[in-house]
Amino acid sequence: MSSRTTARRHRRAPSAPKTLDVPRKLPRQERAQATVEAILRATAHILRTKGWDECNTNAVAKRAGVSIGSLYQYFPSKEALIAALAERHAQEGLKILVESVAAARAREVPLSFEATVFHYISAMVTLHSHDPELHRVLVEQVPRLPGGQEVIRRTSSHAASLVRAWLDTQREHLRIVDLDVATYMLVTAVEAIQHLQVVHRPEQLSREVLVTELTHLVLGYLGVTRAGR
Amino acid sequence: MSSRTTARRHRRAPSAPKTLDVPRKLPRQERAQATVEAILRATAHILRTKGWDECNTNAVAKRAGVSIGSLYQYFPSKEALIAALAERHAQEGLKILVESVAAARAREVPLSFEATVFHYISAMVTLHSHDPELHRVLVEQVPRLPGGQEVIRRTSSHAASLVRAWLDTQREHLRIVDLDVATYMLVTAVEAIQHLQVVHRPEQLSREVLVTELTHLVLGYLGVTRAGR
Amino acid sequence: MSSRTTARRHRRAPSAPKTLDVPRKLPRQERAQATVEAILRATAHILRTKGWDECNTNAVAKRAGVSIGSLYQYFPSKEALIAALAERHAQEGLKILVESVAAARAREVPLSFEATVFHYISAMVTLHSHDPELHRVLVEQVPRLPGGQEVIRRTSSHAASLVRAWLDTQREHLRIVDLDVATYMLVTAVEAIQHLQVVHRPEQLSREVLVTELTHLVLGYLGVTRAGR
Amino acid sequence: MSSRTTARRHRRAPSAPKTLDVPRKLPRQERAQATVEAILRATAHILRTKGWDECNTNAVAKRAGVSIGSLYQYFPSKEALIAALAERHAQEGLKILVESVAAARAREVPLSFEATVFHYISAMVTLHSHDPELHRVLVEQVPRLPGGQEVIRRTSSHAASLVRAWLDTQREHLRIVDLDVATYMLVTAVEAIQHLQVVHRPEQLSREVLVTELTHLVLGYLGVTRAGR
DNA sequence: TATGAATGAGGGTTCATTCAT
DNA sequence: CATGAATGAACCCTCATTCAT
Repeated sequence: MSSRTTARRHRRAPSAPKTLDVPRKLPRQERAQATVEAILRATAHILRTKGWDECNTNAVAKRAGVSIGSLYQYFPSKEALIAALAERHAQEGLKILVESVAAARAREVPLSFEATVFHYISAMVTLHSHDPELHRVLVEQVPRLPGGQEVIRRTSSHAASLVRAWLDTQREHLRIVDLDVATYMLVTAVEAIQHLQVVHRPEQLSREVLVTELTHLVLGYLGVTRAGR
Repeated sequence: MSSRTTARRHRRAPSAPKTLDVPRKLPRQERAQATVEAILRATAHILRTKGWDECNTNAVAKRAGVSIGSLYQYFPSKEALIAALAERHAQEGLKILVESVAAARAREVPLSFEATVFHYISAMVTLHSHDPELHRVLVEQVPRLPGGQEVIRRTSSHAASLVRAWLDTQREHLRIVDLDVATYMLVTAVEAIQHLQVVHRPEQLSREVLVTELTHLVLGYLGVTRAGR
Repeated sequence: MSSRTTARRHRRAPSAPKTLDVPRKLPRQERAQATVEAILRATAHILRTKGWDECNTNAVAKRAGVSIGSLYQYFPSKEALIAALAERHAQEGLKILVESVAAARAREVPLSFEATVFHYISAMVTLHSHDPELHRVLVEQVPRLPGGQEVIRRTSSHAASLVRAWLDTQREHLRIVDLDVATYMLVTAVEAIQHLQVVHRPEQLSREVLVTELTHLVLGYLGVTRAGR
Repeated sequence: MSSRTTARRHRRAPSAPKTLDVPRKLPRQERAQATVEAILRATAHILRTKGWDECNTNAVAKRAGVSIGSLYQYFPSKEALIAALAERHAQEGLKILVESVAAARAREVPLSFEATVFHYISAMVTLHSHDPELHRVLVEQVPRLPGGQEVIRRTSSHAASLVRAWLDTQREHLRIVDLDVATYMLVTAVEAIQHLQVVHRPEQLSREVLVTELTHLVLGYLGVTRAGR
């Protein structure tokens, strides 16, 4: 009574293999840009405040102040809409990281190894304290979207490459480890702790304590000797 | 298999208190027990193989080989059904942990601190390698269920109390830390890394490496001196 | 996609034309009598307190403390169950009326015409103030049952015949009217006012005022001269 | 006529405030107006011919020639749909009454008291002979709808106020009575007799006889002296 | 006979998506 | 291009009724 295929079906007759990236139509005019912007904002708002289940395209269009027809003019499906939002969210996050790295490099007096870790961890925590509800919803639900895994993978590997590159320059301070594994462990641990942080919402852990402890975690894992504490 | 007189049905009723706890009716006969079992198994199967979105009550009933009516005889709502499965899954997990702790304590020659950590981490990894797909779906979606947070909180605090109690006996080996915070960090880190492990499915990380690295992570965080490595 | 016949279908293959009167099986033993009694009581209770829509056979059986199977042993269908209750309710009502008539006739000093009307109206009001909720539900819903009209018709004509017979003996006090029409008007008016009384539940109309006004209504309609009022 | 991508639907949502008042969306285009009209007409038709139990939203949509989705675009629930129909039916009825009152007042030679009563009763009977089946169903079932009592109360009090106002101007012709009580008795009696008229469908009572007898009933109750008959 | 587990047609409602205007 | 009315497959859940034990 139902097709048991892998759960995704096409919308149009025999055409496009449905990727989630590009909007159906590149908005060239300002008006269109504003519309797209309004739709994405509305989507974010609803995901944030009402959650995944309440986030339907009609509600998004209404909140965005555009017609449902216009929404579909710019996003070929609900999934594409959310994927676009996820993409943008990921880019914003990456930007914070990249800027943090740039800031560290730009210092006249270079930071110590420990201070650098602290610096990066701070950036990560800042990153996640920005719109945590939206972040939570996206992290939980995007993997299920067709192509969602891809968005995540792309983002993580970008972040990982930054970390990996930096670790490479710091080999001398580390106990000998496989840098790829170490990178994976660090990126995952920091990311995941923050994720659960948002899910569980434990009030008892202040930002300061969190940053400190994550720094310990990372330094301890990398085998840096911590003198006098 | 039937054709019955029907007259009026289905009024909306004042929409019962909707809690997720008790099954609507306790199965007293063997047959009923088997039905409940079949339903839970079917739910797990579908969540595992088709995912959350495809897991609807009709599909569950069909796969369980029972009528939709039977499903609702034992579970007052779809949410209650999934919550029951989550509860059971959580209990199974806790059991593995508790047994692991008991095994460690029962040894004639006590394990070293490091070996104990290794022992526990192994148990955790074992735990998560059992039905990882189901675990992933539940971890991601149960929080959204009404009362889902509660199930999670109960389970986590049980697990945390085990860890916390053990840490308490090992104070001498640790750098001085707030044990509550340390417990949170450890439980979260280990849990979360495994979670992402399942989400990302990175094939490159073998079970052995994972256990080793997690042990490093934990020992490093706790500040244990690792001699000769 | 659906059969547009007159809304009733049979339960069994090509058998019984479904009348609502007799229980499937005449209860000869005490135990059976008690069961039937419990079921009817439970039905009445649920209709009274939860209303028509909440009154389903499973709930009735549970409240009656018998299995659903037993319910169907004594009542071939939900409709038959309710019809039986309606029948019993009607009989109880008729009994009150009949007793009221007997009481009036048994008096040594006969009541005046006016007093007799007052006497009967009082009986009617008493009748309706007994279990008004159940009465309301039955009056509203029974007509829709197959055969429900019949129950009502039978009861009404019985009541009407009592009124009609009495009017016949009182011809001299009445303006000349068609006694059949008059009977219909009176029975209907008194019945209906009480019905709406229960539906609207206007608190402002006390039993005394109601009896008085209904008496006026009847006397006025029958054309009895009311001296000095 | 379509086959669309579907993914996840239908979560239970916190089950909105459920009031019966406003249509979910005001139809702004002509087409929408026509749709609403068709839906209401279809509802009336089905209630009239098939009765309350057969009146389900799918049947209504089908008969209206619109999709079930369209129905829910304009009526948030089945109950709201029926309430809307009831409201409209009530308004139509009130309109007839108001016009009848206006017609009586507009006469150059005012009607006598008796003639006025006759005039009004005629209007009432006319009112009820218009779509009596629909009227019956609504009167019986609307009270059970959430908010249904309110619709009824509003309508009745409007009608009552018309009667009450008129009685007030005719005090001299009446035996002294509490006008509020009298109003209630009259409105109820007339309404209720007609109601039972529809329920019982006694063929023997022609419209003329009914009007005459109701007039007697009212005049008798109000204590008007009827000379020469 | 009594029990209660099982059945499944039926019905209310949602929401992604289309398309005529 | 924008609009928003319309669509309908899909889904959750109820309850009258049956039948194996």
